[in-house]
Amino acid sequence: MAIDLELAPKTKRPAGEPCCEPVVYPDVEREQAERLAMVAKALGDPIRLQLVDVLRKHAGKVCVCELVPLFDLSQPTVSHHLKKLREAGIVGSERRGLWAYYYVIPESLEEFSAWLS
Amino acid sequence: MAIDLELAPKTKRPAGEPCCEPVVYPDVEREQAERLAMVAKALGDPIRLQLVDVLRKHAGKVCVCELVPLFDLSQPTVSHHLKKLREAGIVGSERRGLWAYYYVIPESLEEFSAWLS
DNA sequence: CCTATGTATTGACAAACGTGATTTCAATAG
DNA sequence: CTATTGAAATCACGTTTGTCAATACATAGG
Repeated sequence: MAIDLELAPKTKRPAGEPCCEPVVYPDVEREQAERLAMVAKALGDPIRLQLVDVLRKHAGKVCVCELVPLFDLSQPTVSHHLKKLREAGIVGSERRGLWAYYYVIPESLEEFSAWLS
Repeated sequence: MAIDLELAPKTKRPAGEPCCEPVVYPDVEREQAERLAMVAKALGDPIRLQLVDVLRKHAGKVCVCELVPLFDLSQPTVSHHLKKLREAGIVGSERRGLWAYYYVIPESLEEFSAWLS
């Protein structure tokens, strides 16, 4: 709004030492960071992390009715966590009759694992 | 409140097929899951993930004054994210005169990296 | 002392989160 | 058909989160 500009006091550094070495910014990271953070966020709850842990250890598909009693939580709450994991692409689900089976999608963790190493 | 109890209908499974194979619950995981989830939660924000990414790539200590302009965020917000990372044990900080330098603590990511592989 | 500068903390607020109670849906058994 | 069962969706709630504006804190230079 103010049109009159100022002769800014020229950022007078307190001492001769420069603040620090320049840092290059990997702008390509933007999208990748959002994907990685989405996965990390989904794993950022102890219940969900244990769900993924159990599912991974079983390598096969596991019924929700077996997952619920593992936790001191209501069935809707476990279902809610599974939904979060599904939305993050970490697990998939399949219905067989009355039951729903969940499984880990290993590729979903690969990018994150690679970044971390 | 109701004292009169019922002869519960004895969980009549719809078919012969059992719900699923039994799942063993690794209760030892409880504490580990909380540690892992704490790290994952800290990484579960794009800004923080990029902060860690930049710090890791530099392997040295980086001044806050270099980190702030990398993001379209106010300085207090960046400071807040750095604090979160510090509380999760992922980064450490050091003051030199007016400036604060941050660095990644590599060991903090090891357990998570191992679990992920 | 006083002033300027880099960083951290506080206060406020909307948005998202974790949870349980309740309800809805889908599918099977009778 | 009706009744029952497993799972998901909805509603409500208190808590946490991400953000900025304003402030406080520390240090360096005059």
